[in-house]
Amino acid sequence: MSTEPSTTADPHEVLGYLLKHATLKLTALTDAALEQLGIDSKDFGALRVLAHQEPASQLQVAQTLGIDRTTMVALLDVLERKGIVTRRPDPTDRRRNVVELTEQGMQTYEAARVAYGKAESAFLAAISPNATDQLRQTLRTLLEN
Amino acid sequence: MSTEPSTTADPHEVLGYLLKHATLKLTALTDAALEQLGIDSKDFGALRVLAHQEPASQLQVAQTLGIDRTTMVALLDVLERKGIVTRRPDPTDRRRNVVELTEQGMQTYEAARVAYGKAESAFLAAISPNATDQLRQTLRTLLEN
DNA sequence: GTCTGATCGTCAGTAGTACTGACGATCAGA
DNA sequence: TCTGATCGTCAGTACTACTGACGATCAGAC
Repeated sequence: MSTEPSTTADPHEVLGYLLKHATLKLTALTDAALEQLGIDSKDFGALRVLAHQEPASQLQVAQTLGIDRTTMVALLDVLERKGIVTRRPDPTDRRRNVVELTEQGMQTYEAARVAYGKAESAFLAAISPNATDQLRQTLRTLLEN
Repeated sequence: MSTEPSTTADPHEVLGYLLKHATLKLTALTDAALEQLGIDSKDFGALRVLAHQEPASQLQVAQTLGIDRTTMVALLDVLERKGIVTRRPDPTDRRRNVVELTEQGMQTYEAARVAYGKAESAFLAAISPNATDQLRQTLRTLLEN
């Protein structure tokens, strides 16, 4: 029985199922919470990066988020059209765009931070703060390899 | 500071990021492990259900997996074309299709079970068996709500 | 200074995923 | 027998995120 972990009949025991559906559920909750601000959880990820490590190039933000740089283009297009971020050429390297939050963008981020926090707390309500920390730590370890 | 959980600068602390990328990593590992068998982790999920609760209708399988019944059609089309499953009308309710593993399908499932188990073990190698159980339990609780 | 290869942002095209809405066939209850 | 609901199917759609190619720009070798 060298394959114990995957022999159970209940698909809800399979790690892949659990991880995928936990992701879907959390995303649905946070998207709903952020909707009134005109952004979703994906946008919020970018705002978070920009709020804490600006000025950053598009590529830096994309790499931090783990998405492709071509995907970043469309994401920023939307945020720029909404007046949340600005793009301007980096004077020290004109291949790059410096991406920054606007004044309105910072206000949106602050409101989004509260909304996101509430949604995440609601998602985690069923488990203890201790289990939450443990979950974060475990996932971080699994990703570091 | 009622929003503590989401105020950290590092996006890798955000639960959404951690869950999403853990899912992606595990899926990549298991897809690679199953590739030689001609199936992916999504197919394996269906096989697992069929192996343990047949005979089942397409809808039952879809609901167990948490996917739409229209998505199930295409998934089974592929598996049927590969000779892994068969569909036939349920004699007791001819709206339904009874879906079963073929002999070859059972052999594929057994091989897939081993391959999947190895990939999942590799994914979990960095954490203790105890932490693995804890992770499963936590995710299950979060999904039950 | 000039060349060469690499980098960045952009865009068109593409592939994968999973949905909505509609349909015919079938079932169950009034 | 009728009526509303269910199941599988299919076309169409929306979304996501990729690959590949392009021009502009940079950095290092010479």
